[in-house]
Amino acid sequence: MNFTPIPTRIENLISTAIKNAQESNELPAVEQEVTLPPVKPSKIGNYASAVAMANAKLFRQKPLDIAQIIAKHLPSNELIEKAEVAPPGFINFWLNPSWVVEQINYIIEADENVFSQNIGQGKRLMVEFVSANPTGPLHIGRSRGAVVGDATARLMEACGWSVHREYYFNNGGRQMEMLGKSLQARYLQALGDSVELPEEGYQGEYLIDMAQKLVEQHQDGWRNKSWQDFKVYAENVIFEMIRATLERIGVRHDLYFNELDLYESNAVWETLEKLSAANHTYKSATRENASAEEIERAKHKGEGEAVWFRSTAFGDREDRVLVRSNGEPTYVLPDIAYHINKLERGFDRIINVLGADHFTESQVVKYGLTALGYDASKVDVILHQMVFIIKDGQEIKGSTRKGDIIPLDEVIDETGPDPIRYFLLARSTDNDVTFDLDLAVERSNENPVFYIQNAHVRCAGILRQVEERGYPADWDADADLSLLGNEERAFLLKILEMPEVMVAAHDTLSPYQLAFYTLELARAFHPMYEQVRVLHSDVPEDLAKARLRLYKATKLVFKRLLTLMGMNTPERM
RNA sequence: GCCCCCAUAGCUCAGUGGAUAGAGCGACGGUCUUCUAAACCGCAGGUCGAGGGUUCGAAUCCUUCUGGGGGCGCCA
Repeated sequence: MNFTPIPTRIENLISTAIKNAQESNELPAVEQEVTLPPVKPSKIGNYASAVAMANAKLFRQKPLDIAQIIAKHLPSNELIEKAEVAPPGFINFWLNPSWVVEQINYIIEADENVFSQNIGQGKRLMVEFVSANPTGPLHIGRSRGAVVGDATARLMEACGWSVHREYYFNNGGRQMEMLGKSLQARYLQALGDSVELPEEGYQGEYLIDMAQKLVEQHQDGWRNKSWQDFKVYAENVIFEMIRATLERIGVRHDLYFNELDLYESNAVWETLEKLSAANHTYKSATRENASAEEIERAKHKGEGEAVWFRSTAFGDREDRVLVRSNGEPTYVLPDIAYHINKLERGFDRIINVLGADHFTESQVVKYGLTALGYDASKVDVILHQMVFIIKDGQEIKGSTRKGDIIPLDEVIDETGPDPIRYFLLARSTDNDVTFDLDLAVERSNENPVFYIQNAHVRCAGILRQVEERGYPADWDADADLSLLGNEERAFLLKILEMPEVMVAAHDTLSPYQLAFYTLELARAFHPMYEQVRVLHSDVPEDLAKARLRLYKATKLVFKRLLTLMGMNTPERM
């Protein structure tokens, strides 16, 4: 099955044409590499290339002449019907209609693997995403990472990578200590003791509920338990909450990697030793080149000697603390150890999906890997901006450390999983997302989720009607696809853009492009659907068969897209 | 102060150096005896935040500035 994007096919033809032209001396042989600007959809033909303009200087000829020469030397092929030159030097391509309609058969043959690419060539890719601290229920801000990460994983699989999904379970560190102490306080409060929640403790109601359950189960039997016991308990309960929430939006991980394992295996301290042995660390109360002000502040706070990573040697803005003066590592050290672990597990590539507030952290990890001789370029990071929720016109920002979180579960209760999957994916990760709860449940063409799924439903409706009216399953097998008219072919051309969208989304790690494309496809679909009937007295049987085949292919394509986004594919509304 | 991101139609947003910058919504006007109208058709709408630069060609690349968001902890 060959689903090479059409622009790539045309670029290959152009390359060959240029070589042919050079062999016949109509274009000069050149030392430098010919630049091939991307072939793009065109208003005039189906696709267009600006290759002649891009290489005018190189070939020392007028773009218009170069374009003519290239067009003349295009090798014979089944894809292109004709190529015409337009000023100032564009080459416009018209696709061969019989090639175009024939793709319907390939799509149906490919079924759920339709438009799969083989860019990854089976190489191993880890996508790490969500990785929320198990300190509270998953909230809407974190869910963007879940949606983007999962869609990325699905996209990369469709592009030929062998994908492993991982959740870094951050159960070490000070935040977890705070969680344990917070639950302990809530438990004692539930017993009637006058205990204050620790400063910077977790204020969410879920800990009050959890404490209440502990009292119901054990009465005052936990009064003398340590905060560590409360931590382990809270961690397990909360983790199960997070896992269940993710399941509700169709997100699953292959492995939950425990941060604590990095301590138990000694990986954290080995990483420190390696960094120190390579002379990338130093002990000091303040970082090297600290300002007088900083030194004064450290003195004032009575800071002891910490272990610092000289990350500035690798381009960092300032050195980072690896081990606090109390002997406990900061998050930086286990993070580096974790990424070493990832690379040593043999992954060819690693993608981390993080909130933009983790930008510095992701940089420092890379500096650490570089310092120890690992190939940091194997690690890519998708940083996403924040999620805002609008409910009844009011905008609320989620934050775990304050009380004003919006649990993802509550949003799922309200909208179901699909609007969350779509709206949180369908923006460039560089931009904030505003998730409008009112729009998410709206049943109209303003709501892209319903609009897109309705396209799938309409296809399903046709297939169902065909079955109900007693036509045999292979009724359309011998359909003459050349009967399809302009509207069908125009829509089919839009379908055939999907491979190039997948490749672009893959190359730029931008799964949101799939969401955009799907909406565009739906917008092309519905107008055609109005015009292009299958089971209607005015439609001759031969044409009905051909159209049915197109709708079969269309349904598969929408199903593929919805599945890539982790959305449901309803048969009926 | 330093770092990252953003600024495109009234609104929400696409647009990884190419042709006259695109969609949807909203506004206005139409369409249901046909596979579900949760739909469709028509019409209107622009100083691409501002200035400078690179280029045959810039919304796109470089630079300065303005305005927003985020990050700058011995938290993660």
